[in-house]
Amino acid sequence: MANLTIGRAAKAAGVRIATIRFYERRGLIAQPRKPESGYRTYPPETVARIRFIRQAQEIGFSLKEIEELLSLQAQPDAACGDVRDRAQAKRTEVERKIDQLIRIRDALDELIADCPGRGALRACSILSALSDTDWDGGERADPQEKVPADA
Amino acid sequence: MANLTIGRAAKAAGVRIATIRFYERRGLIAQPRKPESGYRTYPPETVARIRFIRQAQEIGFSLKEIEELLSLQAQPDAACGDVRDRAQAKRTEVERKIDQLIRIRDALDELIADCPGRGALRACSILSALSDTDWDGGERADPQEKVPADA
DNA sequence: CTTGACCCTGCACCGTGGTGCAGGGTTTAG
DNA sequence: CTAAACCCTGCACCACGGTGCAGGGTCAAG
Repeated sequence: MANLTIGRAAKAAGVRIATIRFYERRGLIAQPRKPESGYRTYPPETVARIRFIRQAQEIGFSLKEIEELLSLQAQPDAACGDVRDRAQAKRTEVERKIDQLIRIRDALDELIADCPGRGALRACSILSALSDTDWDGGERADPQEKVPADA
Repeated sequence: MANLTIGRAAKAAGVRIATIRFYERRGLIAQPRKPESGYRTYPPETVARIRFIRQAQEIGFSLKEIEELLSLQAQPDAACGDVRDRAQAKRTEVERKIDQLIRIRDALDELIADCPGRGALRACSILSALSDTDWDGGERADPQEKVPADA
């Protein structure tokens, strides 16, 4: 009933028309063409989906990851254990990001607290908050090993 | 004393050699060439700086933003008020990211809790957790208006 | 001195997430 | 009917964050 043209859908979702078509190409949203005129028409759920994509992006998920998140939701309740595992992995990842961001925030708080009265701001705590932490508990690995075995 | 060649610095920081040169070009790290041989040599602080950059990136800061974070720390304590403002703005931004990530985490928790016993997983909470939320308190604006006034 | 590991510069290329434009067809208001 | 406003496809291009490669110089061990 209230199906939207791409222009209206774009306005409603806060994106550009080209972005919707791009998401369609990427498989993030379905292609519901009415081939009478060739015009795309979208149900309101598609707008919600696009908003979801945008919000997830703002938080730091890539389109690939968002595809995964969306597919969790669309799962045919068969591969439930599999789905749960993916959700759990994502959760762990998210938790880690939160922890690191909290560290940053606290470092910024310290910085802000130390700054205005004295006007000094010599020893910033930001660098140390990040670079002094033994994030993964050990040595750095090579970022990507080209020929790891048997070279 | 313990100055490193680019290769050792890269290994120590967990990045590629090309990445260090790239950061140098971007102005994220200084260029300390010993022009005798033309070889770069790095003090350990540079390794720390590179690790900082990587960590900040993982959290979702762009290189541009990281430049800002690093410049906060490097400020010559003159423009203190200005620095504090920038730190505060960044703090707000960070806090928002944290809030949104917490929402995601909680949505994922719900999802995970609802999933395994029954094997059902029909109504995923992720989509609603993001797309139903009135994030900015009102209507969507156009993403970028081309000729907003007087058209 | 030679060989191999390592370094140099510069330029081209990659994936990601779009954006813009040309060259058309459609739809709708006057 | 006509013009504006909207839609279509396809292709080129953009910024970002690197990566790879060619063509060369340097350094350390034997």
